Amino acid sequence: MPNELQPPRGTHDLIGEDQRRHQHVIDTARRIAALYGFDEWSTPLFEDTRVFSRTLGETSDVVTKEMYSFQDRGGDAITLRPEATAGICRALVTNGLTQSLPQKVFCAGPMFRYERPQKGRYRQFHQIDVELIGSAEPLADAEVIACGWEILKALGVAGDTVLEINTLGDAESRQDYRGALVGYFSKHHAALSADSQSRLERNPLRILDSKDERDRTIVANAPTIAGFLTEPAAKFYARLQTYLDRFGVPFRENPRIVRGLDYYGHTAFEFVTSKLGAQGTVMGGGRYDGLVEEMGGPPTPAVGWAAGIERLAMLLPDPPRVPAPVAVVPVGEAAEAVSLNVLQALRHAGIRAEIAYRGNLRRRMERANRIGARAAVVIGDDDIAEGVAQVKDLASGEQVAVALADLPHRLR
RNA sequence: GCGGGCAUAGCUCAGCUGGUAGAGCGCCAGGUUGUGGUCCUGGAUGUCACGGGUUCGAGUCCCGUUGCUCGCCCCA
Repeated sequence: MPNELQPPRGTHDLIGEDQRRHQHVIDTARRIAALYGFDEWSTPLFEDTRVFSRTLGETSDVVTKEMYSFQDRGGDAITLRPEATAGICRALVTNGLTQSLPQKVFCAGPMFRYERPQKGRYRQFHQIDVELIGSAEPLADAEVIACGWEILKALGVAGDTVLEINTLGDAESRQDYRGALVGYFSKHHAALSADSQSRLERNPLRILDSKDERDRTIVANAPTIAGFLTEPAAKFYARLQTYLDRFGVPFRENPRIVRGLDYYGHTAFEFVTSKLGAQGTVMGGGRYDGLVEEMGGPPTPAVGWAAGIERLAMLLPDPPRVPAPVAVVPVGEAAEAVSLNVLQALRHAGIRAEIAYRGNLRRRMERANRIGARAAVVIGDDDIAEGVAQVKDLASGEQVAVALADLPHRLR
């Protein structure tokens, strides 16, 4: 469109089928999360910048380059939420709910990240989110994952999706492993890609999920965390797998799944599809026992996941259908008054019903067809005299006279 | 922030080595002033993304810009 008015980069309008797909994802997730005992929370779309920067580290790229941050008119530093978890943890603390654990939270809505759009990746995007705060047991991890799996199944996308799990261990395991990795990659420094050479300085774990071919062969022989797990950490991971089996969630281990920040530990997982190119993660999460404390609350264990609604929406096997309406078609001005009564009676009976605002019979029938009506209720003067309407099935073309009072019942 | 591809009607696209813009679908009207879908006939619609350059002449070639798209970086 050669127009000066365009939506900002990375934003998009949800209209028609796009909106129906989007809404179907939310409705399905909300319904299933409720079965698992999760309550829906709505937290602000923007927060004090510190809600996010405090837990991310002031200097990381994420904070300096990829958040939508600004000063409001009162001079406060504000950030549009880039994810749901931090705001939920803030709400947990400010509402005193650390006294009422565990809390099981479902959340859905827009998130904002200032980054380059790609397939299924936008600047304003939408997520569904599940957090279980206040349990340190691996059963909690398994339940959170099982809930996600059931949502993917209900959406019809589970067939192309596989759950990959890993453990990041506890703090001691992680520290030992990190040291071993730095030692290993330092020996291969010259053979690493330039990106990974700088990762070695900043965030060595990230080398493990590098997409570079040269890195991959080196990574393949790198030590895994398995050899560095403390006994409690190894036991936690083993119990998680047992519980996943009991919940009937298939999985495979992927020791290359990592997390960048220190408050993550133990469980890390991703549901991955091969159908979205480079952006294959459709749902991801893990355990973040350190986050609530960094937010200023008491030490509180927690586990959760988030999933991008846009990605799930484009994977839906079939577009959600609009319920077919009934079209009320008056013939002549006198019939309009009766038709409006019929129209409202149908709506009050829970039937989606529409009336064209103008046009002769033919145009109104065309209109009825175009909006996908399943039936047309044609009402003319002679019908009114007999107290009936002509109900035409628009699929079969059959038409029968129905008493006006019976219409809601007959069209249900 | 970096790299590749793309940009023509509401949509999907055609337009050869430069010669003043096309199709299908959709839309509007008629065939049918009380019956839609299929069919027939007619009609409207474009700053060829934007700006500059080369040329007698640019949708077409060159440069720049913007947007879209795929990927990299990043991924809370």
